[in-house]
Amino acid sequence: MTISADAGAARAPGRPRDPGVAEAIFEAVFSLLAEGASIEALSIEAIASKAGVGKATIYRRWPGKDELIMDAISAMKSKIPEPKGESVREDLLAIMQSTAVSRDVDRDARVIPCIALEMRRNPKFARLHAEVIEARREVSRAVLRRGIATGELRPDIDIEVTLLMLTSPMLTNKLFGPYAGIETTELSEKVLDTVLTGVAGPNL
Amino acid sequence: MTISADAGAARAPGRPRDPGVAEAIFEAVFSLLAEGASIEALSIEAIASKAGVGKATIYRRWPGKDELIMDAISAMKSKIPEPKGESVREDLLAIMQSTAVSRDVDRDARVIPCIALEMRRNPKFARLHAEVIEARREVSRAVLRRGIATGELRPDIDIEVTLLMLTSPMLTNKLFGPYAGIETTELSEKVLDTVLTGVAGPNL
DNA sequence: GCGATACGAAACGGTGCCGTATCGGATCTG
DNA sequence: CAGATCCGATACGGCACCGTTTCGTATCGC
Repeated sequence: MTISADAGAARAPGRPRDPGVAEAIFEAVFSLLAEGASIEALSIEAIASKAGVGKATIYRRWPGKDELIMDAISAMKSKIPEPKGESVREDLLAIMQSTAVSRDVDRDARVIPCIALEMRRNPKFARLHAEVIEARREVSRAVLRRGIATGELRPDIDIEVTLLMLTSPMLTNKLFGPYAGIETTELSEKVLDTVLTGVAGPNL
Repeated sequence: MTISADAGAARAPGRPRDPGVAEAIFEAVFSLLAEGASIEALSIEAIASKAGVGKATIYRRWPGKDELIMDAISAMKSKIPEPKGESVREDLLAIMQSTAVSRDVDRDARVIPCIALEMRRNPKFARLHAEVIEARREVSRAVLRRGIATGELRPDIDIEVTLLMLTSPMLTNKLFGPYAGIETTELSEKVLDTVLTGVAGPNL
């Protein structure tokens, strides 16, 4: 989506674009979203101001707010870890804890619900959701299926429900909480073990 | 927060307020939020228009947008079901499925994330969160503690984590999904049973 | 009927953001 | 050097919403 010079082509005349500017703009977007603004309520002027950049500089790179934000979100796609394949528990934990993206896990977690909300309002973001989020989910799905095959998981489990249970507590904790001050890293391990072994006692 | 005539006092002179108007306004708020708007982006004009009401009618009842929306959300507080106390599973399921509030469970579920987002941006809503949401959570906590006492649950479980696991999948499913078309009623039962018994197979 | 209040609709000036244009200065190529 | 482009800053007309006010009508107690 970004308008950039072709890598191999002849150097464009004139002053080249400062690559730090785009980064500062993305940073401003994430920062504003993490502060609680919704995508709908974001303004180009606020982004420009936060980034210490002129509005024209933004409009030179993107046609409008939606394109800018979609670009920013695409840029925060995290590398999905390749499951090692030794242990289902180990692989799932690695995926759950790799929600880490750039530097600030916490901030990214705040941004995700903004995407979800905007998705419902603006169809353009549905595609983005599929690419960024659903791709991660598919990796987890594969691990769950492998677990069933190896007998590490029961064969009658509902993969979609299990997937939801493995991901949503951390999301909700970031969105509403943190409830009771539970950290994401600690929480994800506890959630995983609970999903695996359950909480039932002898009298149930 | 609503300015209403004292119930027992002498009748105020002039034309009485149409009680249907406030309801239509609340309905408009929920409707707009469910359509994907954020609280931040809601406008009085849009609410008035959707409710088929003049702006003056809204400003006659509430001083501003925040007060109106907080009133609307307070009005959607659901009666928390009293646990029967016979079976932990039964009580938890009743609570999980009673997220129902007025008529439209689906719509209410879409509204909750809006509150969460606004909570971070606007401290006024934090109090509301405590009253509406945390009250529900406390009921569930009590059931979990009882389950530990009766041996229906293991004594070493983390109540906060378990609570999060029992509530967040339904929330996330409404927010992002529905993933794989899972219905809330069906999902909540599957989640509960998974939390209780786990997904581990013989080889784990 | 009369005074009081509520209702929907419309208009008001003020404000913030829109997207565009322009400016002076900086930074590149040739 | 000249020409091109990028940069931050600022200003522009247009628009949507703000919160208030005014209007004509409707509905109450007296």
